[in-house]
Amino acid sequence: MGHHSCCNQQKVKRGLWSPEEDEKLIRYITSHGYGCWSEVPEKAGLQRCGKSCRLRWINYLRPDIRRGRFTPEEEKLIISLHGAVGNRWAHIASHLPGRTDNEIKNYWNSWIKKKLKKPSKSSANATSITDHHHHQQQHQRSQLTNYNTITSQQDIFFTQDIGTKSQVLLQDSTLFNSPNQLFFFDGASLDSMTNVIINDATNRNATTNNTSLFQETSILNAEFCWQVDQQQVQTSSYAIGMDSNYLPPLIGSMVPPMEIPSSNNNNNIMLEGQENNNELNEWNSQVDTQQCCPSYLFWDQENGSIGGDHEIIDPTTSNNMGQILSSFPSTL
DNA sequence: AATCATCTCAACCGCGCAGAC
DNA sequence: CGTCTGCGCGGTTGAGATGAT
Repeated sequence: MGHHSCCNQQKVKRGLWSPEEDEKLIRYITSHGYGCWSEVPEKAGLQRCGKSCRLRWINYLRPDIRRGRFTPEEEKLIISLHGAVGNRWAHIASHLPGRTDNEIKNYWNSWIKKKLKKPSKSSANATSITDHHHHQQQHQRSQLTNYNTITSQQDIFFTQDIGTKSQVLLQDSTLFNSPNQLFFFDGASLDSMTNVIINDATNRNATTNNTSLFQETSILNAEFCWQVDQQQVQTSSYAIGMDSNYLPPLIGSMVPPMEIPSSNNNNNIMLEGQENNNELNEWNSQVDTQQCCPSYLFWDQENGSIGGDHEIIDPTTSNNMGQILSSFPSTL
């Protein structure tokens, strides 16, 4: 197959984008949007095909792109999701705000995959893999004064991202028995979480443990007390607009790593017919000890505390609201 | 300093899917 | 129905950067 139809219509430039081209594309899309990619090059004055423009925008020029190294949290989530869905990079990327499928794919191929090929050295490698994050983590730890140690299984669940949560849910429906806790998720995250579960139920022949996926899905609806507090959710999830200068403050909102008992390693996902899962889980279990990111907070109604019995942070005060809101995932 | 090997990542390629006709 | 078109995704490539010798 040759070039796409849009590329055949005219002589198109290929290869690296120049700053001038970037500027043209940004200027056009920010003022007109990108309704039809095939029309973008002509209207933007670019000698590129629509696909190239789309790729450039999605993978590089989008204002909400998050650049820089992957954090241990992201690594962990990528590994977990890859273990669950395989090379569905777009699906994995949908759970990593600001990251593109291309970036994740590159990262996997150049970094994680390579490390997984050396299981005998996994211990040393697991350490080296996150070495480049340690300075940042230590810096963050020193800066944070309200660091709550997370110890319970339920707490660990809430330090995981949506995709991971879903997997945990599939494995352990007993996580949410406490009626005293209200969970704050934004609508997109809740949808995402539900979708993961439903998709997994659709895509996988195997059910997990002793309960059916339908039962577990019903748990989502009935047993969980999803407290979609309109005021808090709306102010927290989408308060940040699409400012061209805006970069999602994920790094800034990262909470320092914490120790997690290996016995509570709920990220280990075993699916039938998947290669490298043993290696994945082996490595994953070691990465687990590095950190966790409480992208989502829960509010213990009875104790009035974030994360259960720990230090009280009242979300209703303006000073603390910023801290709490910063822990919500940024959304695309 | 020069050369070679390896790595990173932006970009392209090719395929499949969905919608319009 | 079949065909065409555009879009999105995963796989792959290759130029530049970096490290090793």
